[in-house]
Amino acid sequence: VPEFNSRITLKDVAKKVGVSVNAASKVLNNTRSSGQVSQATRGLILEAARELGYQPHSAARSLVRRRSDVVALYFDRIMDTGEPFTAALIEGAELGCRRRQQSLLLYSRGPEQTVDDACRKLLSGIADGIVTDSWLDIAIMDRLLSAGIPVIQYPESSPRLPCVMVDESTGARQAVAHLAERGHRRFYFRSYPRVDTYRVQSYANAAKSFGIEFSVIPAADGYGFVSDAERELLKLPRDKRPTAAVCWNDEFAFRMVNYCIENNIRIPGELAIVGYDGARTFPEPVVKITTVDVPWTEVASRAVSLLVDVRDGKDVPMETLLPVTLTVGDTT
Amino acid sequence: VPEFNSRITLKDVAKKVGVSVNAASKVLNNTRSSGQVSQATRGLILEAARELGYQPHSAARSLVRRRSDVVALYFDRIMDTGEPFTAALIEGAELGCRRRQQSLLLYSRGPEQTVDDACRKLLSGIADGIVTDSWLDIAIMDRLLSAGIPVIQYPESSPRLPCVMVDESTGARQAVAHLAERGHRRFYFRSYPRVDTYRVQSYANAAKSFGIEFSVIPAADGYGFVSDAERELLKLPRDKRPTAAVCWNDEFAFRMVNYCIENNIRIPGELAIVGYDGARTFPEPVVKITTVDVPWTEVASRAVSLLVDVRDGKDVPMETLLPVTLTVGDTT
DNA sequence: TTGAAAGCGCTAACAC
DNA sequence: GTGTTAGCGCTTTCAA
Repeated sequence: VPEFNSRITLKDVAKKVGVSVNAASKVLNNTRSSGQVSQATRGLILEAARELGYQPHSAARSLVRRRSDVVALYFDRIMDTGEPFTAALIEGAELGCRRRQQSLLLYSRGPEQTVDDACRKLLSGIADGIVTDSWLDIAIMDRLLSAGIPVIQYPESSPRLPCVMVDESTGARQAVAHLAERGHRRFYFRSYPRVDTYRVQSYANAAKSFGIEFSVIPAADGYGFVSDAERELLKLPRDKRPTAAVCWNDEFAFRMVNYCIENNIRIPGELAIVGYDGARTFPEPVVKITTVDVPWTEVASRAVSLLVDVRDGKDVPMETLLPVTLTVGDTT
Repeated sequence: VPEFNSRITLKDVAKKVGVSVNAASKVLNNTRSSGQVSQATRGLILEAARELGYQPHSAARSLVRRRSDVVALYFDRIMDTGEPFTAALIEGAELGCRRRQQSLLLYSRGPEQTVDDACRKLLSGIADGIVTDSWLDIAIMDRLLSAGIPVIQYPESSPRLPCVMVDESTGARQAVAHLAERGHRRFYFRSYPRVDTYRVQSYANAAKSFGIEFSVIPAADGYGFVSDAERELLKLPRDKRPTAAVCWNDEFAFRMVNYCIENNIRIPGELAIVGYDGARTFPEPVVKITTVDVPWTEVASRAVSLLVDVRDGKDVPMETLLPVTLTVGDTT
């Protein structure tokens, strides 16, 4: 019957050796402040601890140390590990915690949880800090900020919090350079419903600097389906029609691939397609897309690392920029 | 500078109202043991807590309550969220925790961590219990068991621990029934390197009861690539050749699909293919496979729920069987 | 109805 | 070198 065997405490270890609790504590923590412990007793304590299978109790330790060595990865929505983006972030956060010897708390706010519930949990001291994305509810952000708990955000910069970003500007430039090299003079961006993103702007700038025509069309439904406006665009006469579709992300790109196949538009002959993210795929896709590869795993692990630094009182930059790379596939 | 504002404690609340700490505690926890608190003071305390934005400190509470309300999802290896299986489990565990008001700790043992490190962390009291899979290191299992910490495993039954399983037997039966209905009289199982799995046995039984020929071939490399033996099998004359390949999982199935396409084997005309898992895909695959759909998300969320029950002293069955369903795609 | 006191297991001042 | 002491913030007897 799973009744916890009564836990072995520091007191047990100390008693076994015949020393005070604090001697044991000092030895087992390698603390050298306030007096040393002799090598002899030191050895005894270490051995006793090992024999007894002593485990420091994390709650007791957190309480007195005033830190838990736990990092929270927080999603201010119901999380979907089916999104490659999310899956990569979780993996990265786990990796980051492992590197920095922290524990990872995964927390996602479901529809049944209020802003208040989230704050309650986030501020209960269960974690030393929080990694979260730029779509964090503003009320939550305010409360975290005023509580003074360390927070690192991604992937969009924020004036109020340190942020891990990816070098979208260079990514866009690389993609556009690649298109220009392939002879494209006109492309459009299949946007997320929002068109005022930094990504759009980056592409606009890149297009400009390469002297290429550029337009933006929001894809339908926020899932990258092809809208009527987009259909029209693709039916324009050859000299007005864009020759490349640059997409908000890989999902949008794959949908475009499907659309082209269904409508007998040759890829990349009639239309080149570029994605974004370098999302992991399953299964192996038939058509490998050209995409801007973003190290999302690294984004999260870096965020964790920065978080630990902040907690430990180190200075961290407000913006950490991670490089992206262009991966050329079959669609350009 | 992210210096924590000094936390608001129960004492602060009590002081503001002018009552004792314990009165505040009783009210805020709705504890009714050992005397009540008058409605008047009750209201005052509640209000003061709200005004001050009081948050109970989780470590302090865990310490005295002797439980943390944290559940650990433990992978005794480096976890790969790119595997749909793993991603689904994480999502399920998160869901389960949300339902049962627990926090989720995600912990994966990297190559740099010893068995001892893992036990240390798992037994530090940071979590009340552990959900983990059947491939847990035996030494770790022993130590968890002897420590008496609640553990729930999946997906294979264990004599020593409660386990959440899927009804592989019925799954196999459904798949084979489906094949038989389509006129297949001979199929083979593309196995994981291990061939002594319950899944293989289930298929063998199902084949037998439907009077169908059945053989097992381990796929290559543990990733479902086609082995030489398998190539030979597929080159047998029509009357000896299996007409269906039933696969260890969807990954194996998709590889088989690719192999068939490359080798001009018509699907399902010349070879039908059946997968296992109902893994989430990205992007949308061109060929939708017929597969045994396993509710992996539900497996994990159920495991969490059982874990909480065990911790709370409730009795749980040693085996919890979750149903699977056959999803028919284009490959049969 | 309320409060004082003990203590969860641990760490870190300080005194011996 | 070593032990004593005082908490960390909270819950829970027990006495008033």
